[in-house]
Amino acid sequence: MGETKETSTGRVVEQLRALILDGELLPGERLRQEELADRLGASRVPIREALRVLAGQGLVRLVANTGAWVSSLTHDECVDLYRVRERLEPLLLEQSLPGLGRDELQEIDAARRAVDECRDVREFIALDRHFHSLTYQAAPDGYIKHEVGQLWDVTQYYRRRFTEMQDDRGRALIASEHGLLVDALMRGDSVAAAAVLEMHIRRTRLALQHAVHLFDG
Amino acid sequence: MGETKETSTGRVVEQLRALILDGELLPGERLRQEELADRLGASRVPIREALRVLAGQGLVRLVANTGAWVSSLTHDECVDLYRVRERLEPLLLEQSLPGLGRDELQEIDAARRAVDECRDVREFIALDRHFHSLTYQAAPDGYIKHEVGQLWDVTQYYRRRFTEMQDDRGRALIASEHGLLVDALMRGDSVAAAAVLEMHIRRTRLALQHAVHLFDG
DNA sequence: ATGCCGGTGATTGGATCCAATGCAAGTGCC
DNA sequence: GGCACTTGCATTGGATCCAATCACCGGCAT
Repeated sequence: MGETKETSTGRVVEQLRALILDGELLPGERLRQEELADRLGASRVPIREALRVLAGQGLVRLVANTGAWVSSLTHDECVDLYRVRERLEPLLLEQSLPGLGRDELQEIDAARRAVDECRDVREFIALDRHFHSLTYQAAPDGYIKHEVGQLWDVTQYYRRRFTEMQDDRGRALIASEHGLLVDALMRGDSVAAAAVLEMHIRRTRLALQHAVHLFDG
Repeated sequence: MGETKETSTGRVVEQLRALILDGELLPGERLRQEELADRLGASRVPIREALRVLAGQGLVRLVANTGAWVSSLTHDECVDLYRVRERLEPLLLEQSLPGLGRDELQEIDAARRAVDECRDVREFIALDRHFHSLTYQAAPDGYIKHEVGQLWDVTQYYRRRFTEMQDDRGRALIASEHGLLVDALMRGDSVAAAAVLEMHIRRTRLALQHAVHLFDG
């Protein structure tokens, strides 16, 4: 039951997504079809389909007959996305928690420690995402998990920028919240876990609301 | 400032979406590219792009090298979508309420009456959606409004099926909830409005959870 | 100088053509 | 008779070609 043979469009989607998430393509950057076709070794047809897919995911902005750009967010849009995360991620966590066993919980705690100890911004972004993903891993694949993934995707660039500005106090707060979250998970206390997670995202949103300077416009 | 000249892909997306929402294309139905190209008067290229877009919106299921089908939902998936609606729509309503003026509120109340009086299933679905859309109209266009629209889209077929099974008691409950919602809106009471709306969706979800027979599987 | 206008090149959008994949029917073998 | 295999066809995927659109630039008039 090996992989269903991947389509070229699918590969292009993954490659472009990776380039955007890694920050090699920055918000506002123009995406020319022919240039991408060269770079990714495909013709323009799968490129165009991929751009449409990524536009649907919010990573790319398409203007008819004109072109494609890497999406950028306004301050308000980004804050809005965090409000959505505040509401969806606790729900996802509740769906995941009952399925987390001893081994998964150990893995989660290890990931938490890795986040704590990390001082590099790019690595922090990856480790933090990995940590939260692990807490969601036992939730069924479906709309919510998919949507949460997209929310992380479209905000990734700004999370990185925001993390760059973070001081020790901010990092300490994150460490505390992650600690409380893991504790709740280990006790199987879904109410507490959801509450801590909502607070965690909410506090980040409020901090973000003061960081207007990260956004152009 | 006339319409930006629409692209062919865009038109196909709209036409296919309409066909699905109107129930002319049913969940599980196969979508053949050439057939659609004939029917909609375009070549296969914009059809393929449109199918990718609709797949991203969850209205179509694509399998590589095999084909496209109108999406169908399992019972669990549908219930999950309602849980998301429970969390997102109150948020959207809160964003809209402050922008609703006298005229809009009158229009909303008129729409509410129209829903109350309607006895035809297809018309009910349209009127109910129109009513709720009006309550959201003053919210800024953005991720949340867009996402909520998609949630209504992908559940449309099942809402219709569910409505068909509804008895007078169910209709009366909806009328009561809509009435309380409009009252809260008119008083500018966003807390009450959000609470009523959440209850409204939640109650529908619970009723839906007992309606397993609407789903194949 | 500034703002409007038209032409030209770069870029996107769509159609056709060809290749690749998968499914189904039919055949042979056990 | 049932099952695996093969062959052919329907359908999807990708590349190239051509048309349509837009942005940029220079010229002209005010």
